[in-house]
Amino acid sequence: LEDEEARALAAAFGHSRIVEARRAIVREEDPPGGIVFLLEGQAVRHKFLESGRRQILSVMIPGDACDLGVALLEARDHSISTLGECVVSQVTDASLVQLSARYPKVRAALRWATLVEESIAREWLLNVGQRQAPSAMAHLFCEMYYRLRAIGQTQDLSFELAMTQGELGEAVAISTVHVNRCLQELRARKLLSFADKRVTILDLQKLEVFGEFVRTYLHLESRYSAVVPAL
Amino acid sequence: LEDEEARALAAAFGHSRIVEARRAIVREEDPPGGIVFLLEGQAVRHKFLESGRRQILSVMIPGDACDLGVALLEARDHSISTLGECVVSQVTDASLVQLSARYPKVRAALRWATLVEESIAREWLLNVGQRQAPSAMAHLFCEMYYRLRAIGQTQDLSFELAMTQGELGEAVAISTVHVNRCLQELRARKLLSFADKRVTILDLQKLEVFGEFVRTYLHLESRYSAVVPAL
DNA sequence: CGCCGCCTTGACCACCATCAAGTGGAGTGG
DNA sequence: CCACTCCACTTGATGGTGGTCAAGGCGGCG
Repeated sequence: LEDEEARALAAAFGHSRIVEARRAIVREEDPPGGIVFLLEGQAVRHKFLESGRRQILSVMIPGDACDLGVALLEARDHSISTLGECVVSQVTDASLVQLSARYPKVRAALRWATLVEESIAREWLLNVGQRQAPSAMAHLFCEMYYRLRAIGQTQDLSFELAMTQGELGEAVAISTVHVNRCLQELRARKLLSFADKRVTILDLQKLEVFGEFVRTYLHLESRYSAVVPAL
Repeated sequence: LEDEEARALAAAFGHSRIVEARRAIVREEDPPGGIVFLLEGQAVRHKFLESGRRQILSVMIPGDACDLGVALLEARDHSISTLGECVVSQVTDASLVQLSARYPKVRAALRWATLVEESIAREWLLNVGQRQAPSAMAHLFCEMYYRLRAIGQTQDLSFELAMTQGELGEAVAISTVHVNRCLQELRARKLLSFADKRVTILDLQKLEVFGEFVRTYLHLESRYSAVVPAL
């Protein structure tokens, strides 16, 4: 995006508000309308089952948009909740439509963001369906590492991940107890350690191999990748 | 879409070609470029694991587009293969860009289609991660029933589904052997039967309850839903 | 006929869920 | 300052869902 476009987009943001930890940002039942951007903190998309269990569909980090497209779909199909405390900002549908009409590149960037989300969702399906629990967790950690690094939120091979072991389990579809055992295995293999909501990768290359992680699906090398996180 | 737009879109299709059963339409390694529409037959998106196992990400039916957005992403992250014999038609990126610029509604419709795909992908994650195998299969059958019904490819409560039991297993992430047992259970519960690539639903309501199926995620009631299948 | 792919069935076993109990730190109130 | 609670994490025991292996049946096709 050129300067002008970036400014126009920034101007479209309403005032930002703070959402406390572990609270809903948008609920499935909420009426569509208005798009929320996550400016600071971490959040998750999730869906509930009748049994009360839930599946975390993706982890959102600063720069991610909550609802690209709900306006078009006319109904939500999932909820979004914060992990830690977050700062979010709302953009009205109307101003987004205006922006898109005026700046095709803004539209392209938003579209690009949706497509990357979709790509990540597909990879999660592999993770949940095909990989063994320890590998799936390794894969998740790799993903978070690269995404957070892209927005400058890593320190060397370490980064903050505001999830409990229970939430990790909801992301890879295993029980809390098993998450704990998998973490111990990863630690024992000297791949990574996780404590106090902080991940420290001990051997990135081995971790990637173990999790069968190939980063192309994140599309970090695309020409748009530098754009959206800058939001 | 108005008549004019529909005609313009139809005109953009190159000549259609026939692809035999169980062949790749686009491979992950293929260079991006050109969008393929599925006109007849059924196909699947899928991704391979190093072990050779694969996960089916979604089932494609007539009217679905293969690659909305690869042009933007600049790299594919999955492959698409036919199930039975298919008829596909190619649209060049260039003519799609032209069309989108000229007819905003076409662009909106394509965007809508991507969003629905994403919604379906999210629901599959629930299916694979949280539901027991028999319920997950029930859910998949419900989804296919409603999607096929929307394009007029059902006969009462029965429809063709060109998948083997092995492929069903790759879709819900269970083994072929277990698929077989689940099908027997569904049959024993008098919910549905599947033979010769044909699904016959015996009790739709009970099947939906059993699979915890709620059809909102398919967004069939959206004002765009009548448009895209008409492609 | 014989091969091959798909379905079917049985036996066995592993991954992971569930249950249960216990640890330890953070926050609260007496 | 010390109970007390609460929550996340930890660990052990047990069992079930579903994987793997192996063999056999059945239909289609060269």
